[in-house]
Amino acid sequence: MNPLHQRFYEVIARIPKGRVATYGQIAAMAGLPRRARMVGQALRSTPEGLEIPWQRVVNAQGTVSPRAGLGWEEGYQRHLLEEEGVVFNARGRIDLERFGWDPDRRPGPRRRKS
DNA sequence: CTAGTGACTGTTT
DNA sequence: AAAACAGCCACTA
Repeated sequence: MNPLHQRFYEVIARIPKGRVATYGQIAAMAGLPRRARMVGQALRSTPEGLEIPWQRVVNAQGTVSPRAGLGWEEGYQRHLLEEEGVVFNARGRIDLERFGWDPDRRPGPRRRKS
């Protein structure tokens, strides 16, 4: 397979459960700035046997990127994320301030208020 | 090789 | 807020 894709998969594999990362962010972390679209291509051609948290990859707006023709996948991805504790707001958006993966910020469960 | 396309993003209307 | 534009670059026809 394409070695570039491999890099992306490795980065994606490090996304903590209950967090999400954007395409651009992943590209940058893989050492390939401005290749957000490549990440999309990589995911699209993810080998079936490979198990990676593809559902934790969302676009910069915090929404599930629409792909060609499908509706069921969008709901599926959202379902997976919600099971991990990711919350979608009324507009179908994820608050990246809270759920966005920032390697510098402490991982782990977000303590509720106080 | 040229053109079109896209699981994208940031800026400008 | 939403749409259009302009960069972006691997892949396909």
